Amino acid sequence: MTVDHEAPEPVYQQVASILRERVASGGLAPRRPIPSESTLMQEYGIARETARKAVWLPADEGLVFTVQGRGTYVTG
Amino acid sequence: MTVDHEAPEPVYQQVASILRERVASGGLAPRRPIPSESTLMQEYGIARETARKAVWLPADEGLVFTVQGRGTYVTG
DNA sequence: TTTCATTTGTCCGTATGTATT
DNA sequence: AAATACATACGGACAAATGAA
Repeated sequence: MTVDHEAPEPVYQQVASILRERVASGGLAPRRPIPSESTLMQEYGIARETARKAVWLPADEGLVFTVQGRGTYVTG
Repeated sequence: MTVDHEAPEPVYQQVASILRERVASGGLAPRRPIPSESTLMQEYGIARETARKAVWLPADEGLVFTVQGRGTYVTG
């Protein structure tokens, strides 16, 4: 899964969808960390702000939760 | 307190006034942080640019002060 | 205990595009 | 034309929390 910077859908929404799928498919398992912001930046070639926004959406949905200094985890 | 996008007064001035009141009322206490830019954006449904302008005004008045990397605080 | 790397939190400056007034 | 405002996106810096060395 990659990102299309030319697509009408914002990049952070595209990445958010990818994260949702990675959780749904079990690629990212409950109680396990999702990729860090730095990793997301590298994996998808995006800025940190974009990576953070991409995580906010699944977080608002209760799919993941964030702990400062540790990371973001899939809700168990 | 909410924002009226139809009002003649610019939104950033409205939010600035709200912040002044939250300080005056003690809702935002001395030496305590005010909401972050992101939080203001969410709380009032405004853009970052607008949130930052809204903070400038109370800052210029000496009501709050900003520390990069930490946040903006009510003057003690 | 101190130090260090990692990660998230926040702020700063800038830029492009759109829309409204 | 200019100011206001939104949305998106980039890059950088400093701060705070965590955990490991």
